[in-house]
Amino acid sequence: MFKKGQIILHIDNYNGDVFYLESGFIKIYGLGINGDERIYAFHKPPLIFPISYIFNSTKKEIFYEAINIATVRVAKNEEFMHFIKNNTHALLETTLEVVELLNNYMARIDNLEFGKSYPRLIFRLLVLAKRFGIAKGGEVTIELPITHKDLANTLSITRETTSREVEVLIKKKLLKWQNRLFVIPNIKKLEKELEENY
Amino acid sequence: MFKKGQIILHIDNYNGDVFYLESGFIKIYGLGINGDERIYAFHKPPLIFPISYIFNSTKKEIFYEAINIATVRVAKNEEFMHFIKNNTHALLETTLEVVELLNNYMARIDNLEFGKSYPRLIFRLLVLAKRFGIAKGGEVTIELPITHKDLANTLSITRETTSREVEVLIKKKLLKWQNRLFVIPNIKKLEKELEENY
DNA sequence: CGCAAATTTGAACATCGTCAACTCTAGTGG
DNA sequence: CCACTAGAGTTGACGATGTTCAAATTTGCG
Repeated sequence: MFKKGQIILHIDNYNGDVFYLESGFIKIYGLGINGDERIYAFHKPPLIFPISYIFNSTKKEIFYEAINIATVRVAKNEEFMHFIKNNTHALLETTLEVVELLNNYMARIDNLEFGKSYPRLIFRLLVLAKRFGIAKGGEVTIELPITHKDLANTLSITRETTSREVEVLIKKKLLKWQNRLFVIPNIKKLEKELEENY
Repeated sequence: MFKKGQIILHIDNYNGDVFYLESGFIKIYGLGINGDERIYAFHKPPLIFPISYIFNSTKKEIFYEAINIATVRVAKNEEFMHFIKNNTHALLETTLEVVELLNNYMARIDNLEFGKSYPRLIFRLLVLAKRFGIAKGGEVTIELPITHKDLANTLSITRETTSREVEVLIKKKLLKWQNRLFVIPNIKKLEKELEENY
């Protein structure tokens, strides 16, 4: 059980254990030279982590942090490895999860390859809607407790620019910001906005 | 056997086969709305592809193109799946390869999160040096036949800007451009340049 | 209620993209 | 082997875009 903002693991205190996210949201990030957060991804269950450390010993410094209250289950590395090596089905499932991560990261790359901040923001919102969205009466609520700051970090633009561009979307009624969650009134219209401002 | 510039596979002609890259270099990319290339990665052997299609049926349009003469071996999807499902060792090896791809993509994200083009270029060169570099007499040659245009596409900056920034590095004697290959005379100095221009 | 963090806003400035013209190079065909 | 051509790379001027910095405002939570 981890509280909001608590670091679940980072390389300094990592002993090889395998974590399963059971509830809550986490963010995965590294640090830039200036100490700025470089966010790789947000996740909800199910998730096995830290994949790179479990399967090969990358030295890359990565932090796994709880965004809100999160619960995780922990297994010893040897137990996990022994289990999947003797259970093809579980290994295949694990592989599929890794492939899913890969797809996420490809979407992240797509995202960052947008030259301008406005389409970059829209694309990000659409991806988040697909991954964390709950549809209700035509609207889609992105059920991820994300701050503008985190959003800015994932887009690699500044907080200020994010704020300005979000404002534009809200004024165009293509986005709402309710209870600290983003709500997309009409996905189709937002997709159209992306194409027109590519 | 594929010639330079030849498309090895894209979604329209894909039938589920599993490809192994045996020799040569390939680039993996998608297309932006304007038809611009969005490069995900460059690869040399060994490589199994297309991972996302093999393990789950993503509809994402991806192209695999030979950069120079490349040879690939092809297996039927069912054969491959049958093989790895009955050979834990092979499945584990495959998983490790996917994890390696994941690490590559994380580095790509790191890369694109640099706000300015100059450090972004330097970081990219350092990553390429790690993946494709051959050390010889203190120098490291990036043995990947990459054009400025491709480099620009992976960095999501324009050809022109790439050209200008490469010029800066060459004038500072931190980089050489020989026989269409990049050569880094001194990795440490280049790393230092990155830190100073973060 | 009150602090700390998050968000907004404005103005000046730096950076990168765009466009257009030009040069260089690799690969082609005679 | 040479001439030709398309693609790759260079350069300069200018405008679009985003960052930076500073200051005000709002929000979350103890």
